[in-house]
Amino acid sequence: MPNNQFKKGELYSFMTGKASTAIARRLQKNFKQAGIDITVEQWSVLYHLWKADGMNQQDLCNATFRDKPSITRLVDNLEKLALVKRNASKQDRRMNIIAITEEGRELEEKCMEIANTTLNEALEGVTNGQIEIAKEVLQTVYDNLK
Amino acid sequence: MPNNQFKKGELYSFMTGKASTAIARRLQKNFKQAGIDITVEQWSVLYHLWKADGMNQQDLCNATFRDKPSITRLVDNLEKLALVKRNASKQDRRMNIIAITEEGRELEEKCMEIANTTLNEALEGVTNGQIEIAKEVLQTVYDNLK
DNA sequence: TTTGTTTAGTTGCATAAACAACTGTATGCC
DNA sequence: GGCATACAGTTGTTTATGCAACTAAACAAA
Repeated sequence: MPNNQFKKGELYSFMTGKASTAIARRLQKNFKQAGIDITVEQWSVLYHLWKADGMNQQDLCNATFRDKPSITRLVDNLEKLALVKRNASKQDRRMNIIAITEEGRELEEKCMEIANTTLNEALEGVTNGQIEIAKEVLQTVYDNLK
Repeated sequence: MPNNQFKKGELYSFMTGKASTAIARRLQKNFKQAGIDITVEQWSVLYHLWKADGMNQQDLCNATFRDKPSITRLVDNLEKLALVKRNASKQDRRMNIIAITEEGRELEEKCMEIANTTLNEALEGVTNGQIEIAKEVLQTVYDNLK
């Protein structure tokens, strides 16, 4: 049991997600300062759509690790902001295909720049090698629990 | 600028805290299954009090990375559950010294066992060396942003 | 003393989350 | 076809969260 050796107390930062909470808040603040009026939750949905436009809501649930009602409401709000649009699928009429609008697309570059800046603030003093390992760990955790 | 080299897309898991969200949910579920009726938020407060009883609410804010109203309400609820007790400080009458009750103390062992089990589920396949590095990274992020 | 500032904690309000129950569509089996 | 089941998405309710405004005590300067 290799994982039983490290001390309980030290593991706290893993469990509570202090670090990721901190990043999310900083990102929120930086968006606001840049005059971009979206929440980090909305950003996380847009992020996936920028990568792969045309996902359905269930895909977004899986990608963002959120439940269906949350995605329904996030998409509601993004639609109100005219950043995405629901299109009924012709193959399967149960599904909504979520498409980025022109306005949504225009936010991409600026948002990504802010995200990168935020990340650089957060990761100051961390080497690329350490980041690689941390990413692997987080990915494994995610895979183990999903 | 060593941190500008890694690719944007790969950094997503850092920003959204998917992994820590996943751990928190699994922990919640495991508490529930064990018949322990506390939330992970409540657990995170208890965790710090088990380590160092007699913190005030501001200390708990810093330790848990939550704001004052959140701690006020978490302590309200923990008091209702009779797991902690507010004692007015005699040195500084603005402060509440939060003390673990007998009942709160009794939960410690079982909760820690569940937390460890959850963590072992989450970290299956991850080596101690990797965990050490991930912890360092998270701590640095936290320190950079706080 | 008194006046202003900082700090600890609380309350109110608007928003978001988790969970369960629901609608409507698709799929599989007889 | 007819029926049961599974799946995509929505709605409702309860509870938690974030932000701002507030109270009260401590501290500091005059």
